[in-house]
Amino acid sequence: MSTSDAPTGYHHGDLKRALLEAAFEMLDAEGTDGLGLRELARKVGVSPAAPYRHFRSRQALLEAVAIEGFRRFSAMMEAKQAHTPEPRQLVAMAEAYVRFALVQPALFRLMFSQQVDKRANKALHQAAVDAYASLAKAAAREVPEAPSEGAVIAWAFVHGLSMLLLDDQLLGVSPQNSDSLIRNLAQRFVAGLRTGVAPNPQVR
Amino acid sequence: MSTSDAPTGYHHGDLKRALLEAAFEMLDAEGTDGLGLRELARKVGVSPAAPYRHFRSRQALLEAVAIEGFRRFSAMMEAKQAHTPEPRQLVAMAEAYVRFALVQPALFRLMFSQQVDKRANKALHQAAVDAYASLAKAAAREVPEAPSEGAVIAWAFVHGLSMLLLDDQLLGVSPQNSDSLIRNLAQRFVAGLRTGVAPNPQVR
DNA sequence: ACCTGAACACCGTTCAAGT
DNA sequence: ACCTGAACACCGTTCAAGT
Repeated sequence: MSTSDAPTGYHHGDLKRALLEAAFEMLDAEGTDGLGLRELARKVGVSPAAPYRHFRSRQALLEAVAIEGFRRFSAMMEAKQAHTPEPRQLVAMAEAYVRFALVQPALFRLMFSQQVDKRANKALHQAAVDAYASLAKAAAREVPEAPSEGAVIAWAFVHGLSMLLLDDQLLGVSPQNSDSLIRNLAQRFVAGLRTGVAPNPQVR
Repeated sequence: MSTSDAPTGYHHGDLKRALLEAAFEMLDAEGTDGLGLRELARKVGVSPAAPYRHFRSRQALLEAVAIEGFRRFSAMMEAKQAHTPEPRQLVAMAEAYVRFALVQPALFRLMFSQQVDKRANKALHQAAVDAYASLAKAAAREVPEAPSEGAVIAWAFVHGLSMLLLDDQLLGVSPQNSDSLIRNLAQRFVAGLRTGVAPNPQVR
């Protein structure tokens, strides 16, 4: 029973995939700092040196996790866009952005942390750029006179709101539950984006 | 010469202060992860166990640094407010917020990281709340119909912009230097805040 | 080709012991 | 009261050696 199905001497026949899966499981349980290569090897049932056959370093493993995180994030954002009628797209995507951060806090933090290096890792950089694209497009549509500025402002808002919520920084601000708080803020923000961001601001 | 001025057997007569000063020096040079208790002890010329006379743990030391960071941040923000005529206060403070993050990136990151625990450390929580107050007041003044929402939206924007800049996430977005980029975005954002955030948003 | 075992140079933290 | 020295239980990483 047990030995007949086992492909080789060890696990799944694919240690790299097994390590990544274990890393995702461990991430939100222990946080990024608790995600050690030794502990990961232990969990998968392999020696401390074995992961180095598949990842050059702990950082490389974290970057692989972050890339997969950005891909899931992009897929979620694009699905949200596809399932929402156009006038409400930006609000819906803003809410989805923040909710992703709240549902997978450690993964979200890792994706935007200095522990992964987007300058050195081209695949990671591309995954991050792709993740930005869908939100940016929806935001730019709301501010056709200044599309790139509108996109960055929208990104900054949703990213900042996510970070402040993750850091428990908004506890004293509102008694509402986070769902309605997020919706309320997103609607107000988008309304402001539509009406006021576009005109060229006075320099003084 | 050398022994006559030395107060006691060791440094300054105040190891706690010496450790904190060394921590601030090391922060932006090495980042928070490079800020180890042993290395700190080495730098100050003391045994690895000595810091534990003054800080219960490495985390406690980091929280002391974060508290001091929030105090400097608050002082800077209030000075900015005091030196700026009212109609331009919010834009000026938004710029100052982002610039603080860019000038002391590791300190700013530490202040808003999960490495310090605002739920467990009351002094830290208070320092963070105080830092929020001045920006929130200026933002609420711009949106009298919805002051708390306006304050949170403004905070989210400046915080998100800071984080995205620190993470090198905005590199491909604009060719401008960061000073004029920040100013441009802050002006547009505040214009939108003034004109569009206040009205009660429609639910659909 | 892929993994093990043992080692190296580190950590944070504790604790008896010194002054 | 404050600090040292030595130890404990960990890390990430390397490297010879096994199969």
